[in-house]
Amino acid sequence: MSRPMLGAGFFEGDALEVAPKLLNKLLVRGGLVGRIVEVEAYRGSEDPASHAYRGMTPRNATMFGPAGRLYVYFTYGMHWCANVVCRPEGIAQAVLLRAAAPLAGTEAMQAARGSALRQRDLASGPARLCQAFGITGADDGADLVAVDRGIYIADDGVPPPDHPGVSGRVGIRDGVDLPWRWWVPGDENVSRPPAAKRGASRL
DNA sequence: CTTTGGATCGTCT
DNA sequence: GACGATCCAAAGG
Repeated sequence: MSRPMLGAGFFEGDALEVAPKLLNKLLVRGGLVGRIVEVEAYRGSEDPASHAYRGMTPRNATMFGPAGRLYVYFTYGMHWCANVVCRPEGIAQAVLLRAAAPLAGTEAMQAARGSALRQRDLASGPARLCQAFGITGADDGADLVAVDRGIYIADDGVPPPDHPGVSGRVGIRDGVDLPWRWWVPGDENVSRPPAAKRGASRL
């Protein structure tokens, strides 16, 4: 099976366009491989929920850099989260990687995640995904095209869903109504399944 | 299954 | 000094 690595062109574009394109792509680091099944778009100066809404700071500087870099930030005093930067230098937009389906290296992911876990909990959340792939602040600014820190994104031929799930973003205060979260319908690794509707527990 | 509260610290005001 | 782009364990139905 071939797994072409994605080039710089793939990552350049509005976050609203790049985010859903990343669904079903592969996140790769060494022997660790996961299929991206949930993402959110953050649109810098045009997005009150974005870390970059009020301009550049030391923390969010990577978001203002070139597309195809990884913006990694620390939050809640204990968690790392990873984003793919998707606009040219000077414009701060990025796509938060919220969940992945483990495909390879699952034993190492389990070890990295600690306590006994079901397969579907290994990377079902932005901080869990980083833990599973060993992504930390040391990886902030990593170049996904030059693969300077062993991390890249590949395409194994599985296209994004024709009709991805869409909702408001998770865990934010402002901009909650903007439908900028996408996921692969029916995938068990999605961090927060769509609000459980009465009598609609299955997909 | 759902809800609740605690952990824990870098960042920005 | 307040508050997170979160997670987990524990407790309740």
